[in-house]
Amino acid sequence: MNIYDVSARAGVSIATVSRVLNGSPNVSERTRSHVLAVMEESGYTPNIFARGLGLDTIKTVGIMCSDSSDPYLANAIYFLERELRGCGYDSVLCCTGASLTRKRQYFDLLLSKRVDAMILAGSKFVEMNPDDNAYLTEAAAGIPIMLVNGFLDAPGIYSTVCDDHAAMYDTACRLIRSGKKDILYLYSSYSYSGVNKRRGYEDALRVHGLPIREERIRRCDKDPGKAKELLLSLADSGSTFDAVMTSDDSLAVGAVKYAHARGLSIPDQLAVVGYNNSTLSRCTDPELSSVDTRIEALCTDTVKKLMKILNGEENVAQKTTIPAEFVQRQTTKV
Amino acid sequence: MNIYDVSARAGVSIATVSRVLNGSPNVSERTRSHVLAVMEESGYTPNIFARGLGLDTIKTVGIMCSDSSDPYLANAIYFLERELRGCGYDSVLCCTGASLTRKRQYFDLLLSKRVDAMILAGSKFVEMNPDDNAYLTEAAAGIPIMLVNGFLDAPGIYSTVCDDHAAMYDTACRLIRSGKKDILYLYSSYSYSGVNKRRGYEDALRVHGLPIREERIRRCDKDPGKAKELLLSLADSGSTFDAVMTSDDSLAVGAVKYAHARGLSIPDQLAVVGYNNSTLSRCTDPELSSVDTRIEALCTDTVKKLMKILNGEENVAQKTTIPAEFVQRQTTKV
DNA sequence: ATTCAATATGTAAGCGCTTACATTATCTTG
DNA sequence: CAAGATAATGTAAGCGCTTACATATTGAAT
Repeated sequence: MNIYDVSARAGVSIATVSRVLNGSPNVSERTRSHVLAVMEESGYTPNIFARGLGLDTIKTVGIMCSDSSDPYLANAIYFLERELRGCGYDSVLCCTGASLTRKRQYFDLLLSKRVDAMILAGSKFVEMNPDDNAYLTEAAAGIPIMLVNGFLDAPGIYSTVCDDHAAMYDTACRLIRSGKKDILYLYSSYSYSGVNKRRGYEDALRVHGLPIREERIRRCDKDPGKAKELLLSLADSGSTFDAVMTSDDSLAVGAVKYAHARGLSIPDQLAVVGYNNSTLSRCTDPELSSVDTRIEALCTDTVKKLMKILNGEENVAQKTTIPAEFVQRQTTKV
Repeated sequence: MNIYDVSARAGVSIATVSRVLNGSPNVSERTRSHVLAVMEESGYTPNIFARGLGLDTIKTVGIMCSDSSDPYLANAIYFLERELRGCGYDSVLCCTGASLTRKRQYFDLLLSKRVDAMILAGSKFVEMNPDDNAYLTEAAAGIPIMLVNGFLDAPGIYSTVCDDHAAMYDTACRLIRSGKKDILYLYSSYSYSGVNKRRGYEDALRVHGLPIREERIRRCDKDPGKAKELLLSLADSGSTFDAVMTSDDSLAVGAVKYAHARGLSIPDQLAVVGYNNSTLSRCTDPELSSVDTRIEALCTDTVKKLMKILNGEENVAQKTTIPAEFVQRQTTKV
């Protein structure tokens, strides 16, 4: 069943059929409804390939993320997909894992599918070494590249980020105001947002005249068990701390477990703050205070900007910053 | 840059270029490497649409899931995507939410993209009312429909499911063997797998001569807070129970919170078992015993079967059942 | 050398659609 | 009601690729 069949059955030319397909105004109401009826009863669906061949756009954007089973990114995928679909766009998903070469490979793969744009979700796509981002800046010459929670200053690359610096700064200030002095910071990886988070933490300490101690800034895999172990060994080796800030809820979960293991009262003896405000934050006892990084807002903003770009609008903001929100639950004092 | 440019630069016909593109054996090694070199240096990438037009296959399968932010489905997406890509297939994702009409709508949308197959992840796609599945059985006439953790007996529809009945039966038996007599069952929704889970639970009680009491089988939203509230109110209204089985880890998390709230010791006074063995199961204190529903195995099996089908192999199993695995942690006695 | 098979390459006809341009039908207006 | 403007429809030329079939080249066997 193709456009010829429909045109034959409807007794019009294929051009007319194509016109009703594309909502052209130059079709009389009579013909339009007739053709539509024929399409309906014959169960016709246009062939996307033939269409793409002619149109040179496929109403599809590629989404890349490092790992869709990370709850944060899983949410991002969900929201992006929802928003795109709302605008009549499909999404093709690629999960790259950590490897840089795989990132590139998948990126090229999506490009070769002639997607209309590319959305990279998560800060893992912007490398510390500028050379490693060349493939992005090159691609941006052809189609818009949208970064969700990552930033790269290059033409054709647009970013929507959460204000991690302010969020961490604010969080640390809250802890200090509530009387905490020895704040540990656990992070899982270094990236665009990672750098900002750390700076926020350090700036807050500095402003309050507290010392910044290297041994209080520790890397740890995103795993509650690992975080707990790390804290136990830190405590055993004589470190003292009365609060733990984290770059991810899963680390904060580990901190709560550590407190339980050592019989520390939360938040009095140990305050804990998560990050991303994921489902995990409501699974511990007491429930985690966390920083909501507004992933939904990031995603809607990203798609909104993308649509403007695809519609040829000028002056689309190259970078949008969205404020985070501290969510007070039970692991911090007010 | 298209196939004509390449053929001109390489001094061969477009047919030859196309042949090396498709790895046809009928090309001399000399020409092949020469053409490849030309492609490389001119940065040529074949146009997927033109290709699809000719080939009538796009090496793409549609994946539908109800909600990618559910950790279970997020994992499924990840594994499916990974396996498909390994076989040279792309995936187009659609998250439908709960609504049946949206399911249908998105389904048709993907169909119209001429995907080579459709994978439906999660048991929410098979409706209790057979009429509501007509759109699936119809579509199955055209392309293979793969169900991950759902079952529908119709030609062209293939299923890979976890043995939920056995899993629940086994879990209940373990609890009974460890001395539990009053086992509550919390489930979040009814579906193909939901029915089997419940039967497993009931059969185990029956075999051990324990009464099946309606008030011990309760529905609850997938939310720790809700589950905790429900249990509190049940306890307050005089229900007694010494173990809680669940259809999802998030409900089990709520049960642990309930135990904490009432000062019950786990697992002695209250045993708790999760389901799906998600990250949540390692976030509580004590950590959740849970049923691993082998989502990775389900996904790899699904894709493996799909490839067979797409390669025209006969006798592909219409239904594959994969055993679950009980994971003993801290909320149950051995 | 001659013939035939096997191998390599080229030619050209689609695949189903969009759209510029040509043509025809319909409406205005003096 | 003729003639020009406008709206509706049709014609046909691509879009970039695959592939059946035709043709040319090579090699082996005689």
